[in-house]
Amino acid sequence: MTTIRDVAKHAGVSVATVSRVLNGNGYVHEDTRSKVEQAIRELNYTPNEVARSLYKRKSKLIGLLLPDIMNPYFPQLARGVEDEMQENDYRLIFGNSDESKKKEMEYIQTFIQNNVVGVISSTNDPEADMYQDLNIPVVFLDRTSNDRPSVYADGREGGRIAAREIVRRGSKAITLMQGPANVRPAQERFEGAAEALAEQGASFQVLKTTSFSLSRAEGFAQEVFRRYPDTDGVIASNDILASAVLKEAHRLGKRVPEDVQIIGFDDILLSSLLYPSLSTIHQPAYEMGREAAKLLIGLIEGERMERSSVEFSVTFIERQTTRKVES
Amino acid sequence: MTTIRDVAKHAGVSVATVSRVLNGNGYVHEDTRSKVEQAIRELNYTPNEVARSLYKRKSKLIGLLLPDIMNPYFPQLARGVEDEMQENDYRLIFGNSDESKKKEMEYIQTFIQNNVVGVISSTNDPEADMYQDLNIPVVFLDRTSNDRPSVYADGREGGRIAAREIVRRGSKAITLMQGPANVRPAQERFEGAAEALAEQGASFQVLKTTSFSLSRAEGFAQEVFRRYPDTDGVIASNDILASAVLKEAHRLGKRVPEDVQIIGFDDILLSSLLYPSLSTIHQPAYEMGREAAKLLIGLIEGERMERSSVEFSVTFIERQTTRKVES
DNA sequence: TTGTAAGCGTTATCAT
DNA sequence: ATGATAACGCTTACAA
Repeated sequence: MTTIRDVAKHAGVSVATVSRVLNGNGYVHEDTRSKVEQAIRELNYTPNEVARSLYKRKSKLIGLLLPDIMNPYFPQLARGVEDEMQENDYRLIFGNSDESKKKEMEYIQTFIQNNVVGVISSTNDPEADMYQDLNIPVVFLDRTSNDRPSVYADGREGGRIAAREIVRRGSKAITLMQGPANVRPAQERFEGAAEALAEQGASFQVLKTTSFSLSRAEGFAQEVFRRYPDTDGVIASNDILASAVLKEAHRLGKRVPEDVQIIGFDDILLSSLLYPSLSTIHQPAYEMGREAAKLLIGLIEGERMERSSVEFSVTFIERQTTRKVES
Repeated sequence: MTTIRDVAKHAGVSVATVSRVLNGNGYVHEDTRSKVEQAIRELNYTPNEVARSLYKRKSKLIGLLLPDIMNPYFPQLARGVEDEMQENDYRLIFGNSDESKKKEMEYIQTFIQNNVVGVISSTNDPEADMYQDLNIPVVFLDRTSNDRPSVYADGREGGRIAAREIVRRGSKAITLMQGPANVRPAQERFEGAAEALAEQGASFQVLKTTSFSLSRAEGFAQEVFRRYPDTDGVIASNDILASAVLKEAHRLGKRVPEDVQIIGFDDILLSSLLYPSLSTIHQPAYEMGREAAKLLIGLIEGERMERSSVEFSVTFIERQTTRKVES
């Protein structure tokens, strides 16, 4: 391993000088600079980030905590974060929390131990002590906090839109699937939809679901039609659930969208590939990830941020699981 | 920030003693130990991993390099790696390479700068200098190397199976989609399938594709039926492409599997949610990720590994895009 | 059984 | 404009 001392020796200068050219601060004569730069090139030297991190008490590392990267919605967030960070020379330490507070704490702990300079987290409890006590910037992604920076989509409005669109297209017996109680965005969607449905005087029932996993999804989908056989419209809490419902509708010989309309949430890759393709509420996940990263970087680098949270609006993507209607 | 000195002071011992109880080496009196442990608890101390890493010249960090986490196949690998690492107290620095050598090199570079103790990489060029010159263990995941540890699925055999199954089920004019030329697993699948098709004297044409991205996939799917209108069987190079083909078949009013059979590759979540659900060659991605992590940990911790590479076998998942046949 | 001190590779302060 | 050197928080000889 080649160190700054090797470079100094090779260039015939002190380590201090090498450090100066490396960091571009302090005075250094042009000739000296080029000698040093040449030595760096010849020895193929790159500074040890760990030593830097130790001295400065800050690294170029960011902690990223997501519930489950296997859930198709999160890779887009992750990639958005990663791309923005990469472009700004930050690296990611990544963990899955499974929506579990314990795992979250363990990760936050190790983030700190590794001198990360900021964290991005999709937590259900942004007010938890572990975040309040953190003395580095945190940005909540896909989650809302009242008093801390967050980047999220307007789930409540998404729910309202879904409700309006399905009613407008003629569903009379709507089943509204309510996502896991502890997952905040899922609850907001639900509340928005329930509100709007009620406002419009639509008749609907609620089916509680407790998980977004595929295996469970199929069970919930069956339950929809078993418990509410006359259902002619389903608002699912995400696209996975919606897909499962669509599949179940097929299995039961129901025509979509003629007999049953279905609206999902998220607009993951899958949705456009289904047949019929899934009408859904789109969230700009990749962009949200990027924005969270931007925000965090701003916070880290001490810029005064004009806004500390950003809410993305969602849009209805009309595909084939809803009926056509005059606009 | 509380350091080992604070703990030492609080417990009335030297830092060396604290270090000893922390690491469980050297002699330390039982009474002293409990004093120290109490101090640790009272101060809520956790050791600074950066300082450790600097001194020992090794961290508890692993570099994970994947082509693109938004491609639905990779999250499963990533999660497998993560779970195994997490259980063994290793953390992941994660990056996307987009199959680009330049990005790969940049990441490997920063991995080294951060003292990672091992790397897991899905590269198309395991023999590249950047890997050969690395003096920490590397495991190639989803990719093969002759002389270095790797964890991969038997893509060639997968291609053969796909070919046999589709022929056996009666397709006579098969279009074989060849994945991006620089992506090794894609080429192996292709070669396996082409071989087996030839052996069986089946008639087939090849359509080259250059990307796995969704937007491109739809174009390639259209090309299949435009260029080879009499196609009655498609072997796609992955499930995304297969889904696009399925969708296009729908659009053209072709019945699946009666008019066209389709076989995909990977068995991602999506596949079982499609309608008809997609017959595909399953790779145990999550398990592969775990296995790669296990292997790497063994290498890092200096165990003599009984086998340094593991090949997973693939299986045909018969769903609804292929016809039923007597077994 | 415990403590002192050197050293890991940097950066930054202070001389010169 | 450059060089010595202390310091960052830890581990580990070595001494006591």
